[in-house]
Amino acid sequence: MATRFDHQAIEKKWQERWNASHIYEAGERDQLKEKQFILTEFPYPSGNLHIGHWYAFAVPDIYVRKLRMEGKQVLYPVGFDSFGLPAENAAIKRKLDPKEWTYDNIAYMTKQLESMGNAFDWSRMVVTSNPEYYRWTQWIFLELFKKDLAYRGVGTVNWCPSCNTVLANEQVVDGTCERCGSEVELREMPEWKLRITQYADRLIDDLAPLPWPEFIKDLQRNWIGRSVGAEIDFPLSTGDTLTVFTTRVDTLYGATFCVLAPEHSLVTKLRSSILNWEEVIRYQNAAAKKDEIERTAEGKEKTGVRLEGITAKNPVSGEDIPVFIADYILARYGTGAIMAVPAHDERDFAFAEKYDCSIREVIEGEGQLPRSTAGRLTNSGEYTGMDSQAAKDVITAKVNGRKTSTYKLRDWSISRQRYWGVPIPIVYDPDGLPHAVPYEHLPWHLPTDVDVTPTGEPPLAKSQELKERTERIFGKGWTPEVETMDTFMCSSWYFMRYTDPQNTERFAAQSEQEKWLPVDVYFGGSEHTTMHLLYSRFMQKALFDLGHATALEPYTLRYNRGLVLGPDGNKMSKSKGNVIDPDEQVSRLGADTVKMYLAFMGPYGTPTNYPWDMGGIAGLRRFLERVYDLRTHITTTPTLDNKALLHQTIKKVGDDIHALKFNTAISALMVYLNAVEKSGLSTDDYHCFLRMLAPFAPHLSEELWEQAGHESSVHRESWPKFDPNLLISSEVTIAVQINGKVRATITLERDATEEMVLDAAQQDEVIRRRLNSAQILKVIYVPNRAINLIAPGAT
RNA sequence: GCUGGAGUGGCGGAAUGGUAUACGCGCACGACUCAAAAUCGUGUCUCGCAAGGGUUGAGGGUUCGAGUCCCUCCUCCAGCACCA
Repeated sequence: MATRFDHQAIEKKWQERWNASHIYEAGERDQLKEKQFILTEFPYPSGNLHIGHWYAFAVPDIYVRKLRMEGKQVLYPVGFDSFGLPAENAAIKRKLDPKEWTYDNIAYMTKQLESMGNAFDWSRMVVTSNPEYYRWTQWIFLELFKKDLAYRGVGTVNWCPSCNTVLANEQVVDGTCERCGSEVELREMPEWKLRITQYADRLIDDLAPLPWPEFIKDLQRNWIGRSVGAEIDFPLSTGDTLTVFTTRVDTLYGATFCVLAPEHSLVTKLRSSILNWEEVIRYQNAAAKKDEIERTAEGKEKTGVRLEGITAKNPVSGEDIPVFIADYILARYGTGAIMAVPAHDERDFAFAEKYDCSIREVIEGEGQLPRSTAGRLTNSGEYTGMDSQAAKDVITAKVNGRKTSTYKLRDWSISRQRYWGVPIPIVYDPDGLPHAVPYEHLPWHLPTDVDVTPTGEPPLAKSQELKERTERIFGKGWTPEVETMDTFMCSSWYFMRYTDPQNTERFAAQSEQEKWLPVDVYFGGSEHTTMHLLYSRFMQKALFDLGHATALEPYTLRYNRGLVLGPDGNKMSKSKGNVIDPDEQVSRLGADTVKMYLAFMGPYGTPTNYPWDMGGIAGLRRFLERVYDLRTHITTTPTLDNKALLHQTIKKVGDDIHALKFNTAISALMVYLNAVEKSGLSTDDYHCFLRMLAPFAPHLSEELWEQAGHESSVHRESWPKFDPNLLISSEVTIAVQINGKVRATITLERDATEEMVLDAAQQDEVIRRRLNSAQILKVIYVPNRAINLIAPGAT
């Protein structure tokens, strides 16, 4: 490829100058300017920047730079989410120090990030594994602990035998470990949890007013999975009470049996009354052996065991009904027990057929049972004829039910039996009770005398130093917590730290939070929609409630981007050999070209995946080559009046950047270039073009700006303004339709009257021939666009 | 199954209800060259010699006019999935 300019020299020159002049630092908040906090999820220091990082950071930089040119005070920070498993795995595999591995990677990736030439504020860099940072992660944990929002729970956890660690539900994918793919086992373990479920309602309800794309809100709502219903008590023949959760109280008359999860606590309690105890215990044991994935596999035949000798009383009909245990009922959801309404629930129907239970239709409707629609009640005693919706409330009240909601969301387990993470700042007294490490001992340092090779024992348990530190400070018999935190904990508040990254007294001063938060636009990957995004929203709310944060929601706007696929249309992977190395592309074609190509692939801010196209990127380089030569087309006498085109371009490029449609913004620049290469352009118009180009090609535009004789940076220029009066060309092309079909176009002065347009249309040869003396019954004129002649009989 | 979203050239993709296929890639031909690359120019939805006709997953509808709005269906993508 011919090179009319040396991109490597230009990039080096300007990156150095920008660094030296701190041009992109946000600085102290200037209240006279509008602020914009633009955030992109910070990277994990894996060792190498991939093309996805370029897509994530370089493309939003266009948006950032335009905001700067509009005079806004922009904060566009960057950092590293640097605790986590890969460092530890590298340590195990290659006998490296996880810390060294991590910090080497950070140093290298920082250089790579610099090669983008983004308008990053490097002075606010945040690194989560730095003690100055994790000290505050610990502080936040302790605040939550003191308010009982963090607690030591015992529960069934997902255990990855290969990583030797507990996984959150969110980290289990199809029954396998998200990171290593091993099959996950269930284990009973004590673990630290955060009470995110306490915030479930607010996490759903506060989404409503946010201007986020609806689909992202829906993903969050689905994940939280709120079901609104009621708890209903069924008296048992033994005198005990069985509480079930249902969303369909209106079908209570149709509840012909009850089902409990096999591990439901009532089962053991009822032991002496259950006549077939042997059979029940056998079923329980079989269920316990299967993990949840197996139990909940779709299409699996439903099995269960009737609790002989026990009946429940339907609280509204008074009918005595049988009670079963069955593994299609999940202990963790609702109350772990249901009232079965086989006529109106598929699962209950299948179970009833198999175990010969009665099926009573209680909602009118067409078609075969089971039917789950709402409607008019039938076979429902005094409620027969009532509408479902109204019946819910009335029947709930009648049987002393409690209206309540239940959620799919579980409390957030943050315990990890791993080394490379934030030590949980808890110590246990000789009786085994947990206590907060006092604030003066923060950061509660991660010990360094640890062999990270997995033995099944948490690595921190092997640290002599940690043990001694604990006894020295707290006394003999005291022991340290040996778990570390889920790294999502580190990333749940990092955006707050960017507002005040050097603060040694607070995680971020309230005054700084107030100045910058909430984040105005948050760009990120779809994979973080339900985990990180939910966790950080929870954290924002919890810290607000504790009086430490000033905003109720962390992000005003959120956009999910897609993936850059390999040239073959598949996800890039080493094994497929379809990985595009950004460094190679940058050295060959330049940072501006790579950035513009990525921006040109398609609209940003929708999670669409785009394949990499070698030819496509060459096209962007060609465009920049022609831009480099554009000054040879400068003339004092442009042959064509292209003011209108210039102003249209300014408007379109600006609007499109704002809408994250960088692809069409670039195409508008191309259209302009194509036109002025032919017609020539004035010096002023050339400068205007360079200013429009600046966000897209920061290096080349800066170089050309300097060559054009300017002493100050193009990135200190303002975004060009368009003149609405110059937007419209003096001539317009109007489509002439006959009976709705376009038959000809005519070119006229703009804002011609309907009469003038009609007159011109009728003079058009094609139109005259087609009308062929047919009578025009009606004329619809859309000013400056189209005229439609309704003339039955015309061709 | 449920919840979202999307179907437009050979490809990525454009189109406030008003000239469908902008822009780029690819391809073809031409210029330059001993030649090639690069570059520049011209062409490039489809049927038709032409005049003209057809075309936005399929079918219907609303409208003077539909890629765009409504209904039915098909396909693909994403998330959730025995969640009571």
